[in-house]
Amino acid sequence: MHSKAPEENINKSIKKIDSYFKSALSVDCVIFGYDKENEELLLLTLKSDIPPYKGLHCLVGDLVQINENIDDAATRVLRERTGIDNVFLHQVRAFGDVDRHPVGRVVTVAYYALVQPASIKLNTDQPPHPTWKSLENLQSKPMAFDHKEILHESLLHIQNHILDIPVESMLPSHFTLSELQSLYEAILQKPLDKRNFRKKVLKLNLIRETSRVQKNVTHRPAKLYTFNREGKESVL
Amino acid sequence: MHSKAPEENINKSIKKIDSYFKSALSVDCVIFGYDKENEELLLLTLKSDIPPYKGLHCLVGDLVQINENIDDAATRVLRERTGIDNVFLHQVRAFGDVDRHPVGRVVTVAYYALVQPASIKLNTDQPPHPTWKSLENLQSKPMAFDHKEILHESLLHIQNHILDIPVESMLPSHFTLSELQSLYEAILQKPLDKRNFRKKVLKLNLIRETSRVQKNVTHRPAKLYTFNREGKESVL
DNA sequence: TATGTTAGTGTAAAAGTAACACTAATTAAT
DNA sequence: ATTAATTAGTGTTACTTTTACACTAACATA
Repeated sequence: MHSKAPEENINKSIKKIDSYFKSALSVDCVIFGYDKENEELLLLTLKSDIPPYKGLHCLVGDLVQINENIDDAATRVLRERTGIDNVFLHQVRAFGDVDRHPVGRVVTVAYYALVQPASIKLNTDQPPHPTWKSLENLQSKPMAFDHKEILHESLLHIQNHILDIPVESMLPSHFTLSELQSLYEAILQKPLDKRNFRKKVLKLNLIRETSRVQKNVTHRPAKLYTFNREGKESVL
Repeated sequence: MHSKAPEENINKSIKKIDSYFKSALSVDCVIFGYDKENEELLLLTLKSDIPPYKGLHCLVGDLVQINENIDDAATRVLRERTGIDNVFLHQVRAFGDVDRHPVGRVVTVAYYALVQPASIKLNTDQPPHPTWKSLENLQSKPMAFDHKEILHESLLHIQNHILDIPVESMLPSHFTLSELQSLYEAILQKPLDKRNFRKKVLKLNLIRETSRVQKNVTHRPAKLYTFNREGKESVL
């Protein structure tokens, strides 16, 4: 009788605690790339190996470690799973539906980043084999977990904050105004007026003309511009 | 001897589990109220009982349960700890610094809600004794955990989304334009031009004139307005 | 030198924002 | 009944921002 009371307590604790064990926290990275040639957005994807989603595309994600800030976790997970380093990840929000992950309770925090696929060396040769996919193509296909919702919300987020996000990280240091316009059009998924666009970005002091011009083009060469780091301190 | 082995096991389990227990997910609710009399925002606070923050003000928060959607958790925690029900909670974002909670690793997801303190019955008589505090007063004092940062980010969020948030839930169903203006001024923490404000809200179709007028005032009575539910579908 | 291709530019109308001061309606006090 | 106090309610003008729109310029190639 004496000993039973503490034991029961302990069992209760273990049960309670065990249930916490099944609850985990992850991060998922929505990595947008810009394909200059095809003037379209790309998304960095993995292939899920978790039933029932095996074989479907998924975002770059993994569990957060106990002694790791969630922002740092996103950076680490992205590096470990893809080889990408030195990109700025920005939080979108947490996604916490009970059944969002088939293995157990996993709440995830979504992050987005904007990068230049051409300047990034992916670890494509080793698992989990990250690959770039056309965003448009992806949108018509299913994805693992709730990753389609996360993708959709992230895209809405960057569209809504278009003037505050670091689009410069999707372009080389020097670019033409037409290239910049095409990038904005790819993000916003709508055409922009050429003259109005040029007036706007110059007025906003986002960019600055350089003395360089386009080379090896079969038409009038465009002036090259570069971003004014000063012009945009805050990323959101 | 016989009894010792299980005990050791149990201790071990507890220790292991204990470390998992130290990784937990919580929700914190930033409940903004509007005090019409003093034309200022209030914040619903509890008193922390966790060292080293014992006695400091904190947000309404608690752990998320294993089988509970995080949005639902916010609703439940708010109800259990304050008695408030039927308010719309909107996620701000996750806060996940390693040392944000002294007891262990607790990542939290912040939510905000906008309410009318006058129309809400708080469980002030029983722990944790929720109380309304002047936001302005609070801002000059320390708060428990990282709750000041959470509060600050939440306030910025509603300021930045002023046209998309359900401000109607901070006012009675019928109100004067001056009352509405004072509310906006309290949220934005800056004065607004009376004529421009009136033109704007009417143009946006947020509100609609009713046939009722103010009663028992010692000056020219104002017309009463009401929100157009139709006019504002999306919250954010 | 003609053709194809993209770069680069200005203006006018419309909509939105910002600044600003007086009259109207009521109650309370005399 | 008059006056004072208080808040409600209203319009215009200047300025800024947004939108719509079409032609010339510069280069490479055939």
